[in-house]
Amino acid sequence: MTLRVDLKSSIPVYRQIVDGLRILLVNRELHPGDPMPPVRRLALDLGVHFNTVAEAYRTLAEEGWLEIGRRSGARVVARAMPNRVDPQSGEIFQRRLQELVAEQQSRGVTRGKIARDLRRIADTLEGT
Amino acid sequence: MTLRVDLKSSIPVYRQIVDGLRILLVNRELHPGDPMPPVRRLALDLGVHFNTVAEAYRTLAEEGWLEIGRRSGARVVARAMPNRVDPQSGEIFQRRLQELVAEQQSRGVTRGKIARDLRRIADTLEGT
DNA sequence: CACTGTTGTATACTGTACATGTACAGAGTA
DNA sequence: TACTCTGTACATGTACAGTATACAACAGTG
Repeated sequence: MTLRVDLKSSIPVYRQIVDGLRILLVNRELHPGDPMPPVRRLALDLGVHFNTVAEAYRTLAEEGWLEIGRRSGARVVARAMPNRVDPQSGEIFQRRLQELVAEQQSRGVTRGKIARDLRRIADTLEGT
Repeated sequence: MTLRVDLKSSIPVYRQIVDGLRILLVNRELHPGDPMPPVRRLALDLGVHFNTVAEAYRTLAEEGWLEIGRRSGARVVARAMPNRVDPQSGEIFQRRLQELVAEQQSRGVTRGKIARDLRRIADTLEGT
């Protein structure tokens, strides 16, 4: 499983795990039915406490991605995409994009390179 | 000055201020030479403590966007874009983009709409 | 059935960072 | 000098992330 965690980041580790796993889930690199590694195992791989991983699993379970059983462990679920979309989320997304772009510009990255990066992601989204 | 803060967000307020101001600075909606509002005034507008704004000003001063004097207040600076770009920042940017995109998909936003949003930002970047 | 091992859960504790309250220091101006 | 407006410094309260530890549920095995 391709997943990393940066302990020095200001972003909480459990949310880094959620974000990383969500990418794999959305892209179907983790298939419905697949068992997730036990919290203790993944925690060992990442170098964090297993309760931190457990918190991430619970968050993803609330989002409908995982199903967690006592002994059976966590398992990827066949998840229906929500058909009710929060109208606010679009604006927040735009805003976050602007913030990220401004940060890159502030670091000296050219507008052209940033635009290319954005289009690359857009292409992979529609290339499937 | 168009700037908002969400006190309920998990993102620290002082960083929300930094991110919001950086957008205005990068887009030259705040011009070099312009005086920034005093920390107490901006704090009042946003509904936070003035030390929180002061922290944001200091962060932007470290980035080279602002110049702060005791009595003169904070002022926008004519800033040369750094010609040394941290090579890691590109990968981190890509990663963050993927995380944001996955989050939108998880909320049920279609790939098409996300791709359009990304291209829109890319276009405005190169349209200048 | 009892035992054992593996799973996630619950709760208390500790450290750190955010936001604030308050006092201060520097720099203009009357 | 006295006054006022600026940002700064530092102590305090609080919330939360991460951990330690004990526990509960369940499957397999003798």
